[in-house]
Amino acid sequence: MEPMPKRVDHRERRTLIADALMRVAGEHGLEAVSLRHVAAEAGVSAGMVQHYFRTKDEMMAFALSVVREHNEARVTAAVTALGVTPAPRALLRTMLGELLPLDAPRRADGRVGLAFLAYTAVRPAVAAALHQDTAGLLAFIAGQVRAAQAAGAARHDVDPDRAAVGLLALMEGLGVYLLGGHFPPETALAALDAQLDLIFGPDGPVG
Amino acid sequence: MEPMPKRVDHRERRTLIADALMRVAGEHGLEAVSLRHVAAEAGVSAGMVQHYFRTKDEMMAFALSVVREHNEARVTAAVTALGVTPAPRALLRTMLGELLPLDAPRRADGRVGLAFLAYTAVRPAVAAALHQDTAGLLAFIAGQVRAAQAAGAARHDVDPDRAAVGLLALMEGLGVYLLGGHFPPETALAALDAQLDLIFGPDGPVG
DNA sequence: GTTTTAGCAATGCAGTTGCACTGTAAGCGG
DNA sequence: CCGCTTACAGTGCAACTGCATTGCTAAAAC
Repeated sequence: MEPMPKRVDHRERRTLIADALMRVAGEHGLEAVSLRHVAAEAGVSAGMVQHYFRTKDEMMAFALSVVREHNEARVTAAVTALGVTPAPRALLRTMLGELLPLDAPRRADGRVGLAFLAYTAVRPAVAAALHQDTAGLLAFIAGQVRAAQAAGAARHDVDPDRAAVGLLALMEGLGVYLLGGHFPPETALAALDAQLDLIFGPDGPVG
Repeated sequence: MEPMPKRVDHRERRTLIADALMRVAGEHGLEAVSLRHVAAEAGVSAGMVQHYFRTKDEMMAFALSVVREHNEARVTAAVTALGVTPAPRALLRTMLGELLPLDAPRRADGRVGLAFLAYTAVRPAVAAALHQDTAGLLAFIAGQVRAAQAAGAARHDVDPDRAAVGLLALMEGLGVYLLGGHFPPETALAALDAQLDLIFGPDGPVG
């Protein structure tokens, strides 16, 4: 008795379209995103796009959610690959490094994310989900720092919450500069490692 | 014998228009910036805008340069207010703090800057000036850190160049999160101070 | 078998876009 | 006074925007 999608998988079509949207946004900027443009990129009719997204804002919001899911998937994949109970420093290094736009797909997502940041800066209504992400990340990072401190694997004169804000902001800023091409990936990674050194102490094996 | 601007000051008109553009971009986003929109905001005719900027991209580029000048002016003003040969830590704190979008005018500039960041991420040609700014800032910050180290006022186990990248990226990231409303100004300032603590040692008077 | 309904394409429409073009004042060198 | 250039204002236009609407096919529900 469900609403019963007749033949096609709604979610699949929507992500197909969202992928096209992200390709367009990645190459020509968010302002180049239009129904017809996205449709052409996806190789479908404009009418179909309208069928799956009743309004453009709905499409945008969905695309944003896709980016968030990408990030979440990337992080969990990289983190679980570390095995159980990894050292906090290694965990954070992996996680934050994974969030950096260092290769093509992550640059694409990063571009869209950046464009959406500017987008949501003017449409506060859409920003709620991003706020949640940030808050969650912040809490997680702070928790890791605290754990490291308890294990004697991090400097005790750092405030975990401030350090978390610093780490996350550093990552975001590095991402921005990377996307702008202001400096190369290795510079960003070096800065990230240097920052972890500052928090966890010189980079000996901390575990 | 100059080309002789007949009666009006070209630069003045252009900045007048650019200011209007920034007001529009700050309130409704960069995608809301159109010739007519900007003209209306500036209280002039659309034809006049076209007269002073032959193309929209030219107008955009000029607006970006205005933002950069704002930032430069702010920084030099705040820094010279510190007097001669201020302590590196205080200098950096003032400088980076001044670049953060903490009040209304700086938020406005920050919004435009963020939008332009996404803009230039797709139009690499316009990004050259921004690269220069970043490189200059980086060199300056690294120099300050080095000076502090030489004076024994900073930890010696930090690499000045990496620290400079970290500081600048932190500032940028904090700015992004502030603009997105992800956390309040005092959190950003606390994170900035904590970062300076990490580099210069606990926050006693360092001079 | 008939009636719904989802899936999709196509068209239409009012509004907006950047820009080219034209018109018209007004200052200025000759 | 006369050309020439500058400083605008206004109009026009082709392209494009988001979206509503219509039409048609085919599968699902009855």
